Amino acid sequence: MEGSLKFGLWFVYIRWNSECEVSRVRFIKSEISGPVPVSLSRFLAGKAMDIKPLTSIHQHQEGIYGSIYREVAHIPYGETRTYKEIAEILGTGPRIVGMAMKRNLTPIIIPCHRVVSSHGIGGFTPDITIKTDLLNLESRVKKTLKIPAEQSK
DNA sequence: ACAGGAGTCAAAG
DNA sequence: CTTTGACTCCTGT
Repeated sequence: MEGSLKFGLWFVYIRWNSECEVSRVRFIKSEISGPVPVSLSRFLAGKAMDIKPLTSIHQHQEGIYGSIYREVAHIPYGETRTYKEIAEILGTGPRIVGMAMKRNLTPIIIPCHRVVSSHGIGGFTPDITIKTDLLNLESRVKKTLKIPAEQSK
């Protein structure tokens, strides 16, 4: 199944199967009509902090890339990690992490927007504004949608 | 075998 | 502040 959904100046295209496994997510300029998983539309509308039960094909991928995608998938909503941090956990180099993000076929499902550079935001394809928009959305939602007794750390 | 990347850090201009 | 170079580890040719 496939379809798209408006998000800011872009449309988010998604293709997935009956197992809720996502094989492609892409940011495009014009709409492609078709259904979109409810959890994705709720996520992008700021009404949910996860995209369960959706999973990405990348999560069962083997090799260093698969490890990177699994690690990135565990970054909590509203938080960020640097390329370096991910690299150190897995005993590889930061540039490999960047490369894995660039070749991520399922952004959002694998939250590559939560991986930033040590100095600043880092990169994003096709447009850096998508990354900033997603991060802004998450920090805003995290505050409003999750007020209860959480604190400490 | 070799070039290069959604990075990082230190040193120099 | 910006630029440059060395370093790193993996991928595509």
